Amino acid sequence: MANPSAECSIQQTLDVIGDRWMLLIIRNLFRGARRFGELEEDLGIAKNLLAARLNKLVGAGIAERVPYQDRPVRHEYLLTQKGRDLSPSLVALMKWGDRWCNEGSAPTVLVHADCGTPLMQVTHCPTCDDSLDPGQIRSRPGPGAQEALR
Amino acid sequence: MANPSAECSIQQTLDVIGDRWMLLIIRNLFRGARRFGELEEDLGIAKNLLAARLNKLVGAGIAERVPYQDRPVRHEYLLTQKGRDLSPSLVALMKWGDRWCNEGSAPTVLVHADCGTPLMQVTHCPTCDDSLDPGQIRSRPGPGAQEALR
DNA sequence: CATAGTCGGTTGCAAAAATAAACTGACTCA
DNA sequence: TGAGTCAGTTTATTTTTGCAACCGACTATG
Repeated sequence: MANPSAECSIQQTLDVIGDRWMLLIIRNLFRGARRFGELEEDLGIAKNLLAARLNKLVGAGIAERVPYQDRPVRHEYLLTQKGRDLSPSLVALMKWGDRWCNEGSAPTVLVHADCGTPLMQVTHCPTCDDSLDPGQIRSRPGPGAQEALR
Repeated sequence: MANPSAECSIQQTLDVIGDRWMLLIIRNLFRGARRFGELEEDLGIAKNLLAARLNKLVGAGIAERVPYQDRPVRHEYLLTQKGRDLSPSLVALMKWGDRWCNEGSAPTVLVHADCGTPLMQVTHCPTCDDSLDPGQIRSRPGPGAQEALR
């Protein structure tokens, strides 16, 4: 094994989406962007990088390439379930930015589609039926662990 | 403004901790690593990069450098509140990796320090008092927005 | 006392990645 | 016919990374 932390899911996640552009592209896909030019313009990313990243996203099964016209064939990019499942990560990163980069004033807020209420994200203990702060969280090796990770 | 998404908290967050190493370093600080050599060995990161990243973390107020000996002065690195507040982001990324990179078998699980129960992370609507999935989440400009971000 | 080892870096260099800009190919529209 | 659009690809330049060697202050060993 290359390094002692390779078994960690955080590491594996970052191997896939942990570069400078991936999460921003995914964020824009969440916001409804679908086309190459749309992503390019909004993100200000170089075309070659965007092409490479989109290929990686499709290869990883996070987005899918769907044709939206022929002559010439043009595709749009849609998040798969795997991609949509990154929502909590983006929400968490956004919340952190709201609090620590914008003094609590959120440039964008996430709301419940049904009722419009701004949402909260919480770590929850099903046994105690309570929400926790970081000091109450411990990590320990799970069923897939090869070695103690503390 | 350089690019249209600059106002977004996700962007600002990634500007600070969005490179290949930052979140891994922070993860190890969460796990109790404190010293330069400890981080270096566990992560397999080059010394110069680790030094640069730790300086950036300290500069950003995410970690603090605390002397643990004199002759010669040596420091250890501890997460600040700002750093500890990245916990939900790391949890969310870890959960995603558990599900999509390890077929649901978690190499590391997070448990409630008090009762040992594995934890859940949920997006919660305070009005409806219910947890939501991504399809029920919409983003809209908040109080700090300069422009419509959809 | 000399020598080796540890710890936490810094420096220099080659390789890899990001960026910017020009170019391509298949089409549409005037 | 000619310009424009869209989705890339290619090429050249700049920046970042990764690796290895070195450094300075000390400690431990013979």
